[in-house]
This record gives sequence, C-alpha cells and structure tokens, in this order.
Amino acid sequence: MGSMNSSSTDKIREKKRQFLAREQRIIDKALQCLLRAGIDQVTVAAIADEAGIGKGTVYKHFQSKSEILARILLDYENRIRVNMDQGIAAAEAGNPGAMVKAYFHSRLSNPELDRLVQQLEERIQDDPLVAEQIAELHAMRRATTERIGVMVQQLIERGVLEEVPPHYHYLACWALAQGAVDVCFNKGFADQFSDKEDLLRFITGIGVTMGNKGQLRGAD
Amino acid sequence: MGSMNSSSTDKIREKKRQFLAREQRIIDKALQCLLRAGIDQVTVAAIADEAGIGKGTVYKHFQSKSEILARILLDYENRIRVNMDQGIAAAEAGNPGAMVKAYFHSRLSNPELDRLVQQLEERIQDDPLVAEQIAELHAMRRATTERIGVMVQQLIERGVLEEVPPHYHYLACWALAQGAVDVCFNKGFADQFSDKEDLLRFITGIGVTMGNKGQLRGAD
Amino acid sequence: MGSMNSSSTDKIREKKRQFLAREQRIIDKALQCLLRAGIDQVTVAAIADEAGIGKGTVYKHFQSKSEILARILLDYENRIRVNMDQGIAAAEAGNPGAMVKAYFHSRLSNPELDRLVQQLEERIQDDPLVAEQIAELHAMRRATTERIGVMVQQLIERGVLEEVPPHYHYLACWALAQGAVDVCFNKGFADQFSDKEDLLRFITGIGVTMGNKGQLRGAD
Amino acid sequence: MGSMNSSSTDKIREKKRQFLAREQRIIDKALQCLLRAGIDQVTVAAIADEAGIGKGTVYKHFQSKSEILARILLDYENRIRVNMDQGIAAAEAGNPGAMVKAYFHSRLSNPELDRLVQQLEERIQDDPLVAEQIAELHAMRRATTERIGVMVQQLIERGVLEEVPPHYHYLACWALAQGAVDVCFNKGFADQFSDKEDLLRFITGIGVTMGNKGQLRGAD
DNA sequence: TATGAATGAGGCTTCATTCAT
DNA sequence: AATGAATGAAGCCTCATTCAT
Repeated sequence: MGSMNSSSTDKIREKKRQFLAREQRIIDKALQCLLRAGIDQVTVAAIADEAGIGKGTVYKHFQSKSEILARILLDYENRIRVNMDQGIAAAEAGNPGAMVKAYFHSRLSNPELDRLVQQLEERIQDDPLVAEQIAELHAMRRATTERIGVMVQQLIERGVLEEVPPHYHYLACWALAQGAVDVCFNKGFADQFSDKEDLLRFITGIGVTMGNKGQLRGAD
Repeated sequence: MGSMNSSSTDKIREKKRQFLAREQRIIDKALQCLLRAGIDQVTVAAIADEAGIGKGTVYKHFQSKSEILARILLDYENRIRVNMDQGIAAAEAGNPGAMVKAYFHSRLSNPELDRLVQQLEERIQDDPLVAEQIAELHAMRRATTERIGVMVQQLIERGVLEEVPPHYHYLACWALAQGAVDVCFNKGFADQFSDKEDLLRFITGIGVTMGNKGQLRGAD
Repeated sequence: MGSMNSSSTDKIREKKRQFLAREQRIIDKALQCLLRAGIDQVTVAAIADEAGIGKGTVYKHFQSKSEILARILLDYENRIRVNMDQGIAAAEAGNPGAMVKAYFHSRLSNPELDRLVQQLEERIQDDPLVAEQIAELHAMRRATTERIGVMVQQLIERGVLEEVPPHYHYLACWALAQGAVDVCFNKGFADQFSDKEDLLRFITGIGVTMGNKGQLRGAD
Repeated sequence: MGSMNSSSTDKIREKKRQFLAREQRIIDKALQCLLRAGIDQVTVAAIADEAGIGKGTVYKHFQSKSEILARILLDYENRIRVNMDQGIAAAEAGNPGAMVKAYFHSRLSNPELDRLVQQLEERIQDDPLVAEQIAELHAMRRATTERIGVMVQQLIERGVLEEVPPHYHYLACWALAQGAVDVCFNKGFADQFSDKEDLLRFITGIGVTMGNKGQLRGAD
C-alpha cells in the first residue's frame, strides 16, 4: 500500500509536471511566433500549431489569448526584477552605478524581446480579461520603483544626483531604455549604424551618467 | 470662349481644391478618432462617419486604411522636420543647443500624438500596401539624420560632444524622446508623478546635455 | 433641379424599401429555417444561406442572432394583439365569447409557429443583447392583459365569471392555449389523435367556458 | 472456497450497488445544476464537478450528455405514472375527480421541475443518440393515456363527460398543466400575480371540471 | 461622383467526447 | 476503473474592401 501510494503520488506529480511543462511550451512557442511574425499575425490557431497541440488545449491553460500575452509580459518583468535585485545588492556593496547598469542590461540584452513586450503591453493594457494581470504588472513596477527610490534618494543627498523627485531618475532611465530598444528595431534606422551593440553601449553610458548633478542646463 | 475656358478651369480648380480639402478632412478626423478611441477601435466606417462622408468616398482618396495611417505618419514626420529646420538654423546662428531643444519640443509638446504615431508606425511597418510610404518615411528620417550629422560632426570636432559616429547622438535623442512619451502614457507609471510637464522638462534637460564630452564613464 | 431632386428622393426611397424588404426576407427565411430544422440547428450561416446573402449582410440588419429571434417574437405577439383588438371590439359589440375565441384562434391557427415562438422566448429570455426587446414584449403582454382585465371585470360583476383576480382568467386562457400547442406537436402524442383540428376545437371550447361561474369545484 | 465465493459475490454486489448509486448521484446532481443554472449553462464538466467525479467517469455511466437528460425525463414521467396509479385507484374506489387531481398535483406541485422537463424534452426530442429513450417515454405516455382512456370512457358513458374521443380529455388536461407551468415561469407574467400557488389552484380547479358535459358551447 | 449595402475570410472561444495513463 | 488533458468541429461576430446604383 505504501509503495502504491507513493507511486500514485508520483504519477500525479509527473502529470502536474507535464502539464506545467506544456504550459511553458505554449508560452515559449507563442513568444517564438510573436518574435517571428509580429504581434498582428499571431492567432491562437498559429500558437497551437507551433506548439503542436490543438486549439482547445490552449484554453485548458489560459482563459483567453490575452492571458497568454499577459503571461509573457509578467515573466519578462519578473526577469528584470531579479536582475535589478542583483544590481541593487551590488550598489549597496558600494558600486553606485551597478543598479543602472543592471537595469539597462536587463532591457537591452535582448532588445527584440523588450520591444515585443512593449507592444504587448500596449495591446492588452485595457483588456478587461487581464485586468488582474495588468494590475500585478503595475504593482511589480511600483515595488521596483520604490526600492530604487530609496537608493536614488541617498545619491541625491550625497549630492551625486539632481534634486528632483527621486523616481524622475528612474523614469528617465526607463524612457531611455525603452527608446533605445525602439531605435534598434525601427526599420527606418536600420541603415544608420552597423553595430547595434556599440550604439547600445553608447546609450547605456548616457543612462549611467544622466541626471548627475551639474550636467543639466535649462531646457526651454 | 476665353472666359468660358477660364471658368471651366476655375471649376476644375475648385473641384481639386475641394477634393484636397476633403482628403485633409479625412486625415484630421481619422486622427481625432485615433486619439479619442485608441488605435484598435477605429474602423474605416468610424472615420467616414466622423468625416460625414460615405465609406466608399474614403476609398476614392486612399487605397487602403493603412494609407490613411501612413499619411498621418508622414504628416507628423514632416512637421518635425520643419521644426528641426528652424532649430538647425538657430544652431548655425550660434546657439548649439537649439537643435536638440527643437527636436525634443517637436516630439514632447504633444506627447499623446507622438505616442499614437509610434503605434501607427509599428502597426503598418510591414504592410505591403504602404511599403512606398514607409520607404518615404525612412528617407525623411535619413535626410534629417544626415543634416544633423553635419552639425554634430562640428560639435565633435570642437570637442563639445563625445567622439562617436555622429548619428549616435541623434539616435540617442530619438530614443530618449520616444521613451519619454511612453513613460507619460504608460498606465503603470500614472501614479508615479503628478506633473507630466515637469517630468518632461527634466528629461528634456537630460536630452540637451547628454553625450557631452566628459560626462560618460564606461558602461560594461 | 426639381425633377432631379425628386428622382434622387425616389432612389433613396427605393433603396430604403429594398433594405426593409431584405430585412423582412431575412426574418422570413430565418423563420422558415427554424420551423424546418428546429431551433438548435439554425445558425446565422444557415439563415444567410437560406436568404441567399452573406453572413455579414445579416449583421447589417441585426446586431446579433438573438435580435433576429427577438424580432420574430415581437412580430408574432403583435399579430396576436391585432387579432385581440378585433375580438375585443366584437365583445364590446355584445358577443362576450368573441374575445376568448379570438385569442385561441390567434394562437392555435398556426400551432407550429406558436410552439416555435414559445421556444424562442425561452431561449432569448435572459440574453442581455435583447433585453430591450424582451422588455417590449412584456410591455405588450401587460397592455393586452390590462385591456382584457377591464372586460373580464365586467363579466365577473355580471356574475358570468368566477370572482378571482381578473387576469387569472386571462392567464388560464394563455396556459391552455400554450399547452394545446404543445400537445399538437409533441411527438409522443402524435399517434393519439388523427384530427388535430378536432382536438383543438375541443380545447378551444373548454377555453371559452372555463372559469364560468358555478363550474368550479374545489381542487385539493 | 464456498465462503470465498460468497465473499467475492458480495464484493461484486457491493460494486454494483456503488455503481448504481453513483449513477443516481450523477442524475441528481445534473438535475440540481439544471434547475440552478438553466439548461443552456450546464455542461458535462459542470455535472461531473458537482458530482465530485471526473468527466470520463460520467461517460462510463452514460453514452452521451443527452442520455443523462433523457434519464431525467424518464424518471420524471415515471413518478407521474406512479401518482396516476394512485389517482386511478382512488377513482375506481368511487372518487371520479381523484384522477385528474392526481395528475395536476403531479405536474404542478413542483412547477420548476416540470418546466425544466418540458425544456429537456424539446431539446433532446430529435437527438438520434437517445431515440430509444424517447420511444420509451412515448410508450409510457401511451400506456398512461390508455389506462385513463378506459376510465374516461366510463365517465362519458355515465354522462359526466363530453362525448369526444376519450383521450381528448387527457390531452386537454396535459395541455392545461403544461401551460400552467409556463405561465408560472414566464417572466413577462411575473408581475401579473403575487401568489403563484393561488393561481395554480384556480387553474387546477378548471382542470377538474373542464370537459364536463353541459359546459361547452361551440367554438367557431 | 458619392454612397453604403454586401461580402466572406478569418479571429476567438466553447464543449461534447475520446483515450492514454 | 477513474481520470482529465487533449481535441477540433462548429458557432458567433468583425471589418476592410468592393461595386452597383
């Protein structure tokens, strides 16, 4: 009986594992489709085909197409958060630039993906079917902002950064990263640079120093 | 006969004028719809309604829906170019920051519109129906970049700006502006700042000084 | 100019006429489908096919499938109301049974249809897409009930009918008619009678006298 | 060996008992779902959930969803038949109204259920998967009709009832009961009466006397 | 010339049923 | 024997585009 129990438990576990694996597979394949074909061309049917499963199966794992997209969004934001944690730890260990570097690295190391995620967010932002997930995304961002805010505040007090509301610095970073990604993949700029890495390095350099005190002259 | 001729010419001219006026009206109303309802909600029918004409008439002026959107895109880019011309003139007259300021002002003075245009570009980027217009857009950008490149080159030579390929500076500006707009309208950041204008001023300030020599430390 | 105007007015009128004609055609064909194949087999595609038009065209006339069904419902109830008006007129002219006869005649003269309408009502009763039409249906019924109520009240006062709330008599009629229709088309009773007309005549006879004073003995 | 045999027989019996118990549980829970949520909202998955078993298990007991519904139908008709048996017995014992009363009581004592059953019948009437069960239902009704027919014939001969084919009286009863149930639950009549019980009592009273001789005047 | 009715491909989603474990 | 993940046919609806008037 004991062994039977444990074997049946094993079986259930194995099933759960497989189920989750398939869920991940759907996510992965969906992402693959999205990156390849662009957001508008990807249908639930296409995702199912790519994953080698039936359309109906997709709906065993996700309540709607938007939910798949939301999941990609959250996974991505999570990965950024983890990277930021490391950056913050390094910053607290005395390397003040580490945080910003970590941030830019997170977002620019795979700019195709970052850009896709930007587009996904626009697309599902107002879909009531994923209101909850969107709220979660926003909560994650808020948490990140707050943790960064503390550090930024210290840098302001130490006279390193401009005295503006602390999250301005974060938002400016976010903006620059966001735009950097757009530049990389905007087809109109494709012929403007031969070395994407080099450009991103330049922009990251800007990100690391921007907002430093004494560097701003008045805008109109 | 002469007067008849001239009157018939007048008639034709008047018709042309009316035709073009209507075309502009369609563009304007389409833009109005897009800004009001968001890119996904706007149908050709809605545009025609808003313009007070029939759907069929829209297709007398534009070959496809994408063409309307492309037209908005081009109009916008054109307006930026005009502004840049003034900025460049001022820069040549001895005000080196004027160009960057002009650029940021063009893009951030109406961020809702800038953001919409970003989205439009994503949407129609690969649509073969407007391949030509997209090419034109890219050509405009290239022209702008080149003209800026000349000035930037001078600033580099005068030791004001970092010695990187000249268009890097432009692309960084583009990126920061692009991202600034995203920050403004990302709902997840809505509660992070109370005064959009203030934030944009801060970011514009960054834009004006970024890339200045002596401000960059190496990114990884 | 005058004749041009009138001819263009004519054209518009003709178009409207055609449009309404097609709308009616859709209703008619939908009804035909429903009667032939049963409510569950009828899809929007089937209706469109039957009417010889595209699926999309159906949606130019009706906002949803339910709206088609609701329209059939309302048309039918309207026809009953018109018949009732005549019956009430006759009743006021001194033929007290005329009203009930008119009612039964309305409902039993085409029992297939009546039964279908019953089913339709069940089906769309709670569909929010036709909440308005359902409300209208109920309003029509309420109006009918009230007008009948006045007459029934008189008959009660004259001692012809049982002294119960007046609309009880109407509701009992409605119930008997409703059930009579079910009997006619319930396949389980198909072999119980050879002459449907004869049975309905018998039941109508019951309807005309039921509720008359002195005929009721207590139910448990 | 003997005792082993008997114990294995016991086991088999126990299993059968459990199997049948579960089957009944499925029926009960299905009915519960149907009454709660309405016929359109109930899926096989919902029934299985409610019964606390897997979907697959449901299909060990029933070949199709329709079969479950058919079973509910037959159970209900059976219960009516049992009640009728008692009513007939009472009628034979000298209480001629007992039969009709029994019938109405069977159908109107739980009108929600009766209405549901009506709807089920409509729904599965033509489903080939349950053709057999539908035939059985019809056979049961025919049997009931015939047994009643004998009594009605006697009442006709004694001059109590109108001289029409005997089952007309039964069918009229069926119709009135059927319609009474519809009245109760038609939302359009919801505001026409405050006391459902009172209305049903009135209608039952009609049912008991209808068809009695001397009460009919000719319908058209 | 302007119109808008007609079109139908194509998207999303549901759910009865099957079948490998 | 029981399970529930997988299936895919089928339904409803949208909307860019066409074309007869």
